[in-house]
Amino acid sequence: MRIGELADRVGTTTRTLRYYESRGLLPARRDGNGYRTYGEDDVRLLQQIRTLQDFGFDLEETRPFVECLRSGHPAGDSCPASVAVYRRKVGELDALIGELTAVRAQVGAQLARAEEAMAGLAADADAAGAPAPRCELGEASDVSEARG
Amino acid sequence: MRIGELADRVGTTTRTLRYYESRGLLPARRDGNGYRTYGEDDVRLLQQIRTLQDFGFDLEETRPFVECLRSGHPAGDSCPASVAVYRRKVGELDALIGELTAVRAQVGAQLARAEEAMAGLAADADAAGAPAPRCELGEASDVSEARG
DNA sequence: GTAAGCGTTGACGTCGGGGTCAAGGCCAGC
DNA sequence: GCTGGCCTTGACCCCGACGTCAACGCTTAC
Repeated sequence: MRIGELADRVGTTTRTLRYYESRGLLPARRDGNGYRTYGEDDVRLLQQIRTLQDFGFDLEETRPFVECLRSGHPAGDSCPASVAVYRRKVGELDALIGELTAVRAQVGAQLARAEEAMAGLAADADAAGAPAPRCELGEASDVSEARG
Repeated sequence: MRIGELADRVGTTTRTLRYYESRGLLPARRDGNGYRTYGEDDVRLLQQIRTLQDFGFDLEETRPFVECLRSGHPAGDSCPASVAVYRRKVGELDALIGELTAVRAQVGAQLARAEEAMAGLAADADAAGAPAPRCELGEASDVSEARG
């Protein structure tokens, strides 16, 4: 199989496959022309890579899985190095989710506070006749009228 | 105040301030030399920017807050455009946390499965005398011994 | 024979937020 | 007047995972 066919079969591009090869992740045999030649094994390697990429693994992190498959294992995660990557990834995900959750809470609190303050300002403006500083409110709602 | 002093006061670098200026986010007045000149207002603008950056806002997303402050509001989030950014960000964070949580569950499940399979293979090897394909196990634990 | 459609390598662009020179201007103190 | 420290602009460098040419070779169908 040549590069275009392999790319089609796993739903990626030839550029991507050449990039993987340049990283030493998916070396290809060459036929007489210098054309890259791939086998069915390579389909499985690539599927492994894409699956992990979809999980957010970066390319280097897929390497143990690929090497595990290439060394004859039925699954890419049958090797300790792969399992170690899983573990590290789970830890990173937990940490990241924790941070994002904390940030979410803070931004949510700021949002609530700002909404309340704006409601208060609007009421003040109603009562006193718009003493608050004016920003370009309304997000392009009535810019022409404001300009004219 | 000149650029170095401002950078020191908010804990950033002159390069960063020039970068912000190049993005139109923090324009500076110039004195006779061509040196950038800043006032106390700019300290507050910068603090607003850094706070939002710490929350993971990208530079463009801080722009409404900065313009809000510059238009005279006491807080950067007193304007509808800023509140809209808050809302969008909360939505993005919720979506991202959801995705990451799903990925975490999947990776966690794969990890558990792989660990169980490896335990099973180890038992098989114990029983039958290592018939499984060998990867370079051990993560540098006993490489010298394996090599010697 | 010639055009389409594959393949090859190499090089540069992308995105964000700056880091890190390089070459030179301005100003203060001694 | 000289040194040191600040300032100026401009330009290239970094990360990851490719996209997008450019310029060329091979193969196949007509």
